[in-house]
Amino acid sequence: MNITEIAELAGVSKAAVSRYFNRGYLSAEKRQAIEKVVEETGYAPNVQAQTLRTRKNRQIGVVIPKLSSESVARVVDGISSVLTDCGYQLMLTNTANDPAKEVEYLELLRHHHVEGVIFSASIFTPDHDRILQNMHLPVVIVGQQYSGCSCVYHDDRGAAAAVTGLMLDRGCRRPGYIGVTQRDRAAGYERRQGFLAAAAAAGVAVREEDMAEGQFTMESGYEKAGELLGRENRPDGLFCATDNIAVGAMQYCREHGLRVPEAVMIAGIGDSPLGRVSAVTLTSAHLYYRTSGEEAARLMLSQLRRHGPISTRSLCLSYQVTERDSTRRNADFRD
Amino acid sequence: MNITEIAELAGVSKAAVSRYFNRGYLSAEKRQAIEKVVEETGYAPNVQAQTLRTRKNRQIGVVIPKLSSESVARVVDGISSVLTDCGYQLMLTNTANDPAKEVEYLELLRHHHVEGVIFSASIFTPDHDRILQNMHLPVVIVGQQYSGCSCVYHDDRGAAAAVTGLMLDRGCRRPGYIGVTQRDRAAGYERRQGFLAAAAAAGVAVREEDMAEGQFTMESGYEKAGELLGRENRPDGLFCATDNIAVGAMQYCREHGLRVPEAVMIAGIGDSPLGRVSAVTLTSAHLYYRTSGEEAARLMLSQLRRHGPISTRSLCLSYQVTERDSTRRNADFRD
DNA sequence: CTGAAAGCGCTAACAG
DNA sequence: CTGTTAGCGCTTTCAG
Repeated sequence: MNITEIAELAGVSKAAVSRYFNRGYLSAEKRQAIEKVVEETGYAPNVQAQTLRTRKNRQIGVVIPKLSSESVARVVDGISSVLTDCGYQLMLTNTANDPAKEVEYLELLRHHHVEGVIFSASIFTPDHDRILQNMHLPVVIVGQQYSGCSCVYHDDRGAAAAVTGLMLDRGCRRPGYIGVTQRDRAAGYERRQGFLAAAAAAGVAVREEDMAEGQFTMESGYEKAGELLGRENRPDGLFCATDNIAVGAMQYCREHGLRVPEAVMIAGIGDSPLGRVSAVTLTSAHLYYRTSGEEAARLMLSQLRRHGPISTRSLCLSYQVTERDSTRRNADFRD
Repeated sequence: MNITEIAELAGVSKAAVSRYFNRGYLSAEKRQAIEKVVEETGYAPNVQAQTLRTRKNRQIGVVIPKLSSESVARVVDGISSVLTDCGYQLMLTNTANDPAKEVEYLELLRHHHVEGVIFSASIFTPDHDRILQNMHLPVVIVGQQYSGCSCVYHDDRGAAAAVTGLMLDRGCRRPGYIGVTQRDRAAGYERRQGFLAAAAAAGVAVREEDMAEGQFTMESGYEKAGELLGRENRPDGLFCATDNIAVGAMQYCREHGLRVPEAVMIAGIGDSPLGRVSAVTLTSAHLYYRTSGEEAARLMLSQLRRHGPISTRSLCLSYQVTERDSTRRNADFRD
């Protein structure tokens, strides 16, 4: 079933049928005749042929590090809700945390002639810079700040500082830190800086030995908590760069008889459901992941609609601290 | 940059370049000449044009009800890992739990000439039957059993019966049930049947008033637990169709002074991380979601490779019960 | 307002 | 083994 057959059935030319689908000039009669045939046959234009001609395919490429992550899933959910409402489809590529694949998929999406790419980034390498310069199509980075592309990111430093500040207010004297690689600018570097800034602001000197870096997992949180807390002389609070890490650290405390928050306060970032149901509920900062996906999609749409050169715009989303039991120690309220 | 330019640069014909990319006959010299030009220019064939010609686009459509769900995310992760390894891309459509959109997207994917569709289904309507008959391309259903298509599903009834049986063994005398609509054959109907079968097998009569149906959420679990447990005369155990529901029910118990498992046992299905960290850890049956995604992808690949008519094959995955604290009552061990 | 005609970039006979 | 050629289904000038 193609446009020629439809044209014949409706007794018009191919061009008329094309115009019917592309809001071109068309007399009411022809419009009706075509409509009738289209409905009878269930015909819809071949998307590939359209793309070949117009170089627009109503597809947006999405590059993510993994799907089975609370935060990423929320981001993609936000993206997909906005984009599909506007008639775009998502071409999803999953890099499984392999930076080399990120570059590969970016390239691949370009060859697929997607109209734009939304990239949930973690770490930028020179390879990334190179290809991002040469995409020649709208790119929106989500979750990280990156000059040269539009991006939507979170106030990671502010959130980390606020949560750490809360711990300090609640009487934490010696805060420790469990984070991720600082090559991850947002979750690694910025949150660490926020932690340090809050400590400094409170006049607390953080010891090098009270800080650790691991992976984004509960297991890693458990392990690093062991390293930090398994000594005579240990921190009485742990700020963790993610809720997953924090929940892992709580497991360690639970299994080793360290009461939370009395012996060790714990707090995280992300406001994951995990922290809301955990044995001791977790103080955390909510980051607007779903919103970040939606905003990234909107930024993409506005770029798609614009004519002329690609202009970049950036958006920093706020956070919302929620205190729960893991920092509610009954002493030393400063405020 | 197109095949003609490459051909000119390499001093060969378009056909030779095409053969270069499609493993056709080609002399070593020409192959080298082309390789050189391709590397210099970074050329890659236009995917749309290839598709238009071959009617194969190396894209697989994926229809899911939502992404921000532990189980669905795991399924999609499994699908994407297998498919991208074989050079396929995913075109992801998110129906936001709207059955009408499922039909719409199935249709849309057909027009996009994807090579196959993997459909994470929940409820089948006559509309579904109609379009599924007329897809004319390989379809794999994941999560539900459906005759007429290949599918990968779980032993929902067996898992529910096993978990319920465990509760009974641990001394539960009056089991209650919180589930979801039975129109969802797998999570609604089958798990309910499993629950009833286990009760019947143990000679326990389940009262109608001890059974409730809600949504797939913690909130719903909380609410329905209130309805079932907020009476004088109440069940001393709740089997929940999903871990989310179970965790919600646990919240209710915690907030209303009902000790788990002493006053009320609770168990679920899915083995979600939530249940592993919750205040009282949750007994549950692990379902192999990620595996189901992988297997669905493999089934798809085998159909894509086959010539001739589409043959359907089905696969039922097993489960694994894990007992945790929510059913560990210190009394009445029967075994 | 309408139709004819020229491709978009590629593949696959077909004839060497 | 290789080049020529005829489209895949559609959009978009360009003349009417």
